[in-house]
Amino acid sequence: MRTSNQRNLVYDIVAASCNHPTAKMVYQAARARMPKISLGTVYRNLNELVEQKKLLRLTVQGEEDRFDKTLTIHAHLFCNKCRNLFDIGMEETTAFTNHLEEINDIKILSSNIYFYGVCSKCQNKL
Amino acid sequence: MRTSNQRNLVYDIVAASCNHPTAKMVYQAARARMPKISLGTVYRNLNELVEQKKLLRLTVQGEEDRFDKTLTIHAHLFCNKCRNLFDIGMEETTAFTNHLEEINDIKILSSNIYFYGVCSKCQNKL
DNA sequence: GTATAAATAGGAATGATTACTATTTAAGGA
DNA sequence: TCCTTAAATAGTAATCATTCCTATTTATAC
Repeated sequence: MRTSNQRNLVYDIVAASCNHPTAKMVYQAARARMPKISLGTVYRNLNELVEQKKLLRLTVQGEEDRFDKTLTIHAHLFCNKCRNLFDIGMEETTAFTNHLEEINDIKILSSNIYFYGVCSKCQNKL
Repeated sequence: MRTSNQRNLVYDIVAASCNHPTAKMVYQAARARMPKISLGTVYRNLNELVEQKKLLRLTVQGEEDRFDKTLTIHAHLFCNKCRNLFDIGMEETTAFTNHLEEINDIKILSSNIYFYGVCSKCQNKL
């Protein structure tokens, strides 16, 4: 695996992002700094970074996939009102996972956990 | 909403299935009993049944969507070896969800919880 | 510097799902 | 039982995220 400016840029954009960008959001941010980068290159590099376990890929129902710099096991909340995706359960999810592994005699390698609902901010606006 | 033989058939196939069929698997099973049914009709009826909360739609990363007759909150294990999708955490997931709601001050309306790993059967084959 | 294999840009292809439309059908009266 | 009519269907076309393809460019080791 050689280094490339495009791959570094793609990684930096996801790592610097405080939300969970889609491939297209990464592409748009990347073009601001490297106008000739192609969407295929963004997809390829996102996939390679996921394969190298430097990013996580999130699959949200009915939405484009998103990418996450946080590698530890955790859950997500997709807010129906503001349509943002939040990290939640940073500590609790590991315990939940370990418990499920034990009682079901299974091996869990990765997870994709998301909840639909209303985030704290939107809930308190009402 | 009128009744239709096609919709009843689609529901019966998912309800009778012990795994979590994809739309295409439902289509194939349906054609065995109603050869002229179309794939679009299967998709439309699956979506209507989900909207009526008679089925759940499952989105597994990199796979076609699947459909689930079990409506209570629970989690899933996608086995990397046999590629089957199993229900797990039938009791534990509700407690986990309630706990997350409390500590994060959020409202959870529905969930999609997937683990990727190795099921009990495949693990014990080694 | 040169060689060469990896990476890229740009566009074509894929495949699950949805949209469209002419035809069929369920269901409530007359 | 026969109409009426709006919902549902079959079959096909369209959509759209993502991947694939290929000629060209580029990083890196010698």
